[in-house]
Amino acid sequence: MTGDAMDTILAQWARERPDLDCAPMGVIGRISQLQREVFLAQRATFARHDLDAPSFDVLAALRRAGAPYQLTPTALMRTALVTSGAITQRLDRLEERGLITRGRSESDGRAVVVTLTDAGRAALDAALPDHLETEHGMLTGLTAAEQAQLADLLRRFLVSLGRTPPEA
Amino acid sequence: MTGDAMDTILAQWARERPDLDCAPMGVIGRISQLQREVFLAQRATFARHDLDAPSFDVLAALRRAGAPYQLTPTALMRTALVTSGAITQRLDRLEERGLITRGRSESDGRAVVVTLTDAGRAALDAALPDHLETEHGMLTGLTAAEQAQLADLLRRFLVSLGRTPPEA
DNA sequence: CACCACTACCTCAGCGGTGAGCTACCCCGG
DNA sequence: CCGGGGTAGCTCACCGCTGAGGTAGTGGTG
Repeated sequence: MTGDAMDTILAQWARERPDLDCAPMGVIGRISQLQREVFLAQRATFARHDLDAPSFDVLAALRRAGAPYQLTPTALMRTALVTSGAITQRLDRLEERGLITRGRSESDGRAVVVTLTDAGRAALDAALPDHLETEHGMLTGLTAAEQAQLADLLRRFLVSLGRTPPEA
Repeated sequence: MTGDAMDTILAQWARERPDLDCAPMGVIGRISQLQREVFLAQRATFARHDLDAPSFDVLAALRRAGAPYQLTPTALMRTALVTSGAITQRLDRLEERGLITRGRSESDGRAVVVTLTDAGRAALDAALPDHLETEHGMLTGLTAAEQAQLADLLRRFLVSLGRTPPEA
């Protein structure tokens, strides 16, 4: 019977507050813990490519968008789920390193067009396989069926929270 | 066919980099997204009780430990998974508000003993049911069977990462 | 019993994010 | 064609955490 840290916590609550049903923690607490493991593993991977998670996040969004690899800060803000101030900061760092460029939009005087440079695309394409290998490696403890089942349950969970994607 | 944000991202990668197997993102990306939803929901709950997540985390650890509700900063550091500096800061805030007290250990001159005050215990016991209700509410979109299955898969995942609890 | 590797806790500079607020610009209605 | 609500992006003060480093105390060893 190998338990995890959450089993310990649940046992403590069962002893101290037997009147409360702490079962939800079994799901939610574990998600928080796993996210931390994911974060640490990814950070180590990104560091090998002179990147950090926020930078990778932006570069990947631009790369995913396809040629000509352009998005506005607002679009980046929506996919990254951070505030506009955070995106400004990220773009400052990436522009400084020559991985992206900022230009004003021709059709909308307020908008900025962020473009992935060749160097930026090269940096992302170099890091991406390693990143995927890291994620793949983390999942090797689960069977393919378990992985699929887990992905499915997590999607159901997200959808049930009303987090539908922002229209194609 | 309701998809989530991750389905959109996976479709983009499939178009731009059909040579790569991005399936692992289906699990890991969703965990990150869910953690963010959890964080936001919990923050709103804690705010209703004049608390924030780091404070609740410490108070809950002390409460869980059982009477006399005492732990060292090192023990708190291990359960909270943050650095010692972060714990020092958290304890400063909680001590300021009279929710915990700090005293020196009698048996070990280096150690500090953190004790939950009556006010601290009252604050936690007031927030805890609301906190559980929030978590319960987030999960209502999944059936009881799905919740159990999800908790089980997440535990397997954590255990497979070698994150066994730090010995009773 | 003096030494020393180890542990507990605190300090502090730096980092990335938030949230409020600003300016510039868009565009609809009167 | 002008006014005004809405949007895009940036600025800035603040916040919590990290990671490196410092001090004090512990306990085994020769």
